[in-house]
Amino acid sequence: MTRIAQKHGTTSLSIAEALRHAILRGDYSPGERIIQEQLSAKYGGSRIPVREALRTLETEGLVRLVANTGAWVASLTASECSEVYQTRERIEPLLLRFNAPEITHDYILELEELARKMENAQNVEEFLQLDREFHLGMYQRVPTYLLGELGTRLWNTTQPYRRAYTVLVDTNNLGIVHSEHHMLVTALRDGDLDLAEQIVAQHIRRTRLHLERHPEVFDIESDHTN
Amino acid sequence: MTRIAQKHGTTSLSIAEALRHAILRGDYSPGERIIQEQLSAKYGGSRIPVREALRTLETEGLVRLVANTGAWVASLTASECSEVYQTRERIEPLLLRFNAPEITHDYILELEELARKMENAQNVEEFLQLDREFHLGMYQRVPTYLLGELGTRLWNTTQPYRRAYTVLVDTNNLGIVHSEHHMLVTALRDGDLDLAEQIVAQHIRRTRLHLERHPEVFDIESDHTN
DNA sequence: TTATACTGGATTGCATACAATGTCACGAAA
DNA sequence: TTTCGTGACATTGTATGCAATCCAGTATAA
Repeated sequence: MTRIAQKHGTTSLSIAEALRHAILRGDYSPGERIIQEQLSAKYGGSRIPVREALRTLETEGLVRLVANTGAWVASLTASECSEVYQTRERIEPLLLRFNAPEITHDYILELEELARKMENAQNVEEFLQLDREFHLGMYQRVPTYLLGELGTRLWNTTQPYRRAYTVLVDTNNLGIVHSEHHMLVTALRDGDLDLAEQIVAQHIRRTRLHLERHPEVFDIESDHTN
Repeated sequence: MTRIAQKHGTTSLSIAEALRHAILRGDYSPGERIIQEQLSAKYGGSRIPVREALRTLETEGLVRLVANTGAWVASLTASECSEVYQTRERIEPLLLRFNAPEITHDYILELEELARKMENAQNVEEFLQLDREFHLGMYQRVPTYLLGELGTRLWNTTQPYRRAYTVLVDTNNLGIVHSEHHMLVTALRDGDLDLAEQIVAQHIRRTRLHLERHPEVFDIESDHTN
């Protein structure tokens, strides 16, 4: 048992953070059962802050809670994942538009650098990390009331499947993805916001269509009992 | 103190439901402080399920929690409200598209009836109730993974301001709003989904622009201490 | 064999109690 | 008057313990 929080009012927050990180990292697989007492033992604190953390993560779509029954790591069916992607297709262009004023020339250079690094990524985890930094980073230039959180949530819930899919196609065969990243950077440099919005939408749409052609990606769940 | 839940595992749920209803009904005004113990006394149960209910409502955007400090009924600034409306402008057309297969001829008749009743509404509360039934109803024909909840959440967080705005302009001067409702019904009857999507987006956009011209609507908050 | 009832153990839900933190009124100094 | 401490009180955060519920395995009957 590792005691994480020293100060009052931070136990549930740090448990939430640690568990979120573990899920996104892939330490838990979708559909896996979560036992409150195990988290208690692992991260410290009693079951009360654990319960609060689980509710927080349920908010974010990473955990599913059922009353009197328990908690599971969220898992998506193929059609649910498709729905999330269709939602992203509408939300992320708007998010880009909100952030556009703060996507400066300097930041565009950073994006370009990230796109380059992605092309040379040596393994899946490195690619995923850079991809996340590229996309979510450009959505967090400006503070928003809910759009930013929403974008992050949608991105997070689909993370396990993006990982499975990326493993499947291999990091080398992501030619179009890389092209789209560069096209997006160029559109931003040109200040062509309408084009940038379209490229983001296409980028997400293409990934969705690919995923829909690989339903086996959605069988990675450990046996969840429903 | 009214004891609500008899069965195990339902206390927090019923507190959440009661409080949500009270907030949407307007019993609490935006920015109002929420004391856990008062809810405990009012709805029954100890503070633990109250805390869980508050987290649930935070999820839904109805309550704002600050660690070690307390909870407030959510309130929006004019620009935050504008952001929510811009989000709705992108989400609700998609939601309509998802539900389209189950918007049958019979249901279109119901929508028409609702639109008619709205024109004859005698007071603000009746109009708001019908408006909610008209819009949210058509988004709940088909179960979705997150779009439905998201739509409801966006609708709920803007409820107090829609109320204030409706009071302001008076139910009689909603001519364009009523026209748009009828146009939407017609488009659905014609099976012209693209048009229906556009009308929904315009409908939301128009309301947003009106709201932006009435910043006084956002001063209804009781003094919240930040 | 299949379906159904039952029971013990595992797990969650909640009330109570106490500790930690924030708030606010009051008073002293500038 | 205004600003800055300082303390008591109000409120939130969490641990513990027990009750309610669920679940899996077994036994019984069709």
